[in-house]
Amino acid sequence: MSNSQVPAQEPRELLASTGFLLARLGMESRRRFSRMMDEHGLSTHHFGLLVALGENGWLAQQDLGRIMGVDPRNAVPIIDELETRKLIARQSDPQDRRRCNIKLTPPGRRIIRRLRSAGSELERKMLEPLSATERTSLHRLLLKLLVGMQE
Amino acid sequence: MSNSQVPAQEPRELLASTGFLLARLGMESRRRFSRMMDEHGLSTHHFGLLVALGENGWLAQQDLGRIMGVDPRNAVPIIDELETRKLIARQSDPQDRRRCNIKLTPPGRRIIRRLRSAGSELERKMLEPLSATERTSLHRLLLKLLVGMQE
DNA sequence: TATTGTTATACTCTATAACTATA
DNA sequence: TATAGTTATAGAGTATAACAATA
Repeated sequence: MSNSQVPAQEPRELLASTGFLLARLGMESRRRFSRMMDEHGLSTHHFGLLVALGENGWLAQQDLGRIMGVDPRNAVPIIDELETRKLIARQSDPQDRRRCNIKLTPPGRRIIRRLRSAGSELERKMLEPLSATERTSLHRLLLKLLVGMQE
Repeated sequence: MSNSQVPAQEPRELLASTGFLLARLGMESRRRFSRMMDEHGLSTHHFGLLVALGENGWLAQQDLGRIMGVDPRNAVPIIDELETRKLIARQSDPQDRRRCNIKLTPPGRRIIRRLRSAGSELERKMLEPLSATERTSLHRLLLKLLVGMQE
């Protein structure tokens, strides 16, 4: 056992930092989602992007960037990939031709169903250490934090 | 107002995914820590690494990697940077010469104090949307989740 | 003048294979 | 044979500047 002569207790001070825990767990969550999305030839951002479109019908590129926390400049190649694979379609807004509305295509709608079920299975496993009550509580707090931070 | 003709309500389904929220907030937390650490010429990983050393006295490289969620191969250049700047020192374990024990140097100990105060100020701002009770609750849940996931 | 989207580029972070030295 | 650390490298992710079209 490598731990027999190594203290290596968890650093309490570090684990006392909520910011550190968020960053650490966020990395782990992204890592797992990334593996899952690899199987579909897509990236983590594509997951949120498709699901957001599935609910809202259509969105401007800027909205998608904001939701994903990605700079609009970096959102371009991410959306390009989905357009190349015919999962979404760009069409310029007739009322404001600067704006680029993004819509799902039928194949895009189909792939979302698979992504959803894979995503919730992944999430179920990841949150196993928490009870149902704790999971609900965690979710509420995270949501409140995200919404509050964006204001 | 760009929102006058744009629905762009937050996608409830997406925000219903705890995994997505974790990834999204983790990215934001990392981004803010990254900006703060830039001012010291260091990266996000260096923060946790130095703080972990500050508490434990010394650690093997592998322990540090595990704590930070970084592959040992990728931990090498991160630790190199700290050694180049004389903030830590490597010394091989006399009882197991494969092992590389990492210790803080006096300058390393000094910089931790500055990082700690900058870090808690940053965290205070980030968690402002939550009440004190909520912050405590969030922290407890994140810690339980991280510990549970590592088992 | 401000905003939406785009192109190009540099940089950091992460993942992976192959290796040395030690146990 | 397994483990701690290292080297090298490719790829993904991110940040930033400069730009065109439109409002």
